[in-house]
Amino acid sequence: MRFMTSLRFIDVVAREGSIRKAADKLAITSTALNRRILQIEEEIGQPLFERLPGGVRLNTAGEIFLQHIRSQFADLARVQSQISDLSGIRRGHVRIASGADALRRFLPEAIASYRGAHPAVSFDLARCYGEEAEARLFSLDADIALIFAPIRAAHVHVAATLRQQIHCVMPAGHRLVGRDTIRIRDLSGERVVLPTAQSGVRQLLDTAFLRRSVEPDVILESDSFEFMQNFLHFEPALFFQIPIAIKSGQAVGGADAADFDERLVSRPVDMADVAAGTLHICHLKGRVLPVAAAKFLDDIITGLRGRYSDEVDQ
Amino acid sequence: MRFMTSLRFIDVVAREGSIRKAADKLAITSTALNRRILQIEEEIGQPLFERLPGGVRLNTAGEIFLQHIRSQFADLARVQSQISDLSGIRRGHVRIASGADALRRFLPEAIASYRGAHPAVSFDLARCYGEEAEARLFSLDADIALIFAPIRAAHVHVAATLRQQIHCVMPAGHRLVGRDTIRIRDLSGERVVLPTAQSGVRQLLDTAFLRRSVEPDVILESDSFEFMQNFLHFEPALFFQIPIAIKSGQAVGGADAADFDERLVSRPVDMADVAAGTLHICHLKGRVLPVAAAKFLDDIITGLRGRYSDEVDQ
DNA sequence: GCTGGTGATGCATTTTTTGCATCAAGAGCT
DNA sequence: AGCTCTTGATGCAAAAAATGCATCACCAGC
Repeated sequence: MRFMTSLRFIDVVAREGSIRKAADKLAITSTALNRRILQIEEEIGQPLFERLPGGVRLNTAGEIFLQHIRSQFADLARVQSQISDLSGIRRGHVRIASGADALRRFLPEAIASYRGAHPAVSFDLARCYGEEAEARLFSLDADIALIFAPIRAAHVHVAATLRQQIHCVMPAGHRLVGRDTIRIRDLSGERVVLPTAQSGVRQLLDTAFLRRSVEPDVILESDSFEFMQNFLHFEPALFFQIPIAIKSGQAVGGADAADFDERLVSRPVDMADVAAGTLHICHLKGRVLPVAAAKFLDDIITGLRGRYSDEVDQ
Repeated sequence: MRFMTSLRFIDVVAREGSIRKAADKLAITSTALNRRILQIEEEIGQPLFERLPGGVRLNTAGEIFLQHIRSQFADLARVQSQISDLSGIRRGHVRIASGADALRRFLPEAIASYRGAHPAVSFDLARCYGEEAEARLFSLDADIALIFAPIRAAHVHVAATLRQQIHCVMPAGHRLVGRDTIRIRDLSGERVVLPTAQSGVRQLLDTAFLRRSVEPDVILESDSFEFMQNFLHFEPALFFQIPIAIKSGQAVGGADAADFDERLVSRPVDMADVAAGTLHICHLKGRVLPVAAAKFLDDIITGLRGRYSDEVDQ
């Protein structure tokens, strides 16, 4: 899009915080870039950047304008996919910001299934925590966010929620395998592997440990569920997940649905100890999503409603 | 805005229906304009116009894209006034599409009052009927519409409504001046002056005449209330208005509030005969209005609520 | 078949954009 | 203080893009 280059340049400069760095990234000279920015500032009638000795930074006007630019780009993408839609095939690109939970099982299946129906749609998946996901929606770097944590920002619209009870995952031979549900007091002194403090699962667990005055033996913290799961093959310990991260959509199992790894077993943590968390499926409030993204959002919500009818809201 | 010229050109070509005519209007050669359009079509990847022997016409893709262009322009205007707001004075431009009723008394007063507080805000007022006003909102040629008629289009958001009973206006010496309210049967055989069929007032009256089987002596039809009012000075007749068109905001009178012209008197038509109509104050659904327009909208609704508390909704 | 309108296109010209070299200014370090 | 390194800004020449003229091909109405 030739007519939007100057605007794209502003976006890059804002992200890089420096005209020269942005120029490198854009493969043009800093001179050209500098002049484009000066020109736009002149057209707006006010400077958009503060000039600092170490680079540039958006001023208030610049922030307002950048937000406008980003919304223009997002809207242009929507329009383009809408126009492509006219010629039959659904083209498009869906950008998702997701926590680590949803991208284990749920999103790969959902995306593959969607692409089965619409092979011309491509996807972009960024793994991030709650606040960052919200920021990505706001900066229009993501169309849809799946967040297993409370929603803070007012400008996020929650299209659906899914209540998820925390499950405890253990090696097949563990002494707790016999229980139907795991109580927090069972974990006292047990070796556990916990997700990072930013994770929604961790926050629920921390609250529970504190409330029941239980101190497990935390031998490892990680932000990678895959790593933690593999670790359990070498040292027996417990770790924690929500169903959406371990159950396949096809094989809807019972409480024992540890179809993610035959050597591991999962048991729900008793609801009296740990409250169920909520997975939020959201997009930016007031934004018109591109066709592909809107359809995908619709599909996953319909899919979830079919699979977990009781726990899906809105 | 240099970076939007090509897009503005597309808008003009679409409105003119011809590249050459648009080029004349834009004071450039048809060559240059033609090539800009070809270039954008190439960038989009699909033609936006059908080439007809007598000119060009938007195809479906073009209509989608034009809508995008217009929303970009509207949003850019909003952003610019928002940026201007940062430097203290509220600059801006408010574009209103209004029926003939509201622009008689209400809008001049409202706009003057607003400009008293914000002298840097300019206004644009287009007089038009219901459907055209809705079209203007949709094509983003208007920010706010005041329509005394039912709203048809789904994409219009009604910010407030004002119920208005039809009043009968007559020369001071008319035989009906004695009545508190005018009944439709009183009008049988009376000389009346009616607004055009497109007008909301006329539609309500037509329904009433039909229902009560009354046939007044229609001596004149006009789309100009001013003309009809002045006509009454030369030939005694009745004409019809809603309060907002005749009462001043400052002087809140009683049933007799004919402060619009001392030689004329107005009396409400009995509600049993003619239902009250509704003035709709609306803007395009989902659109973020420019600060100036949003503030003005807010002001007039607050003003109406203070003056006609009972009849204002939403 | 002519006329008057349309959009498309090759080529020379004008305008705009870009890149190089350089300047001035501020931060961090010795 | 003085040095260095980085930043954005600017003058001038080269490259690139947009423009205008003349012209073509096309279609409708007469």
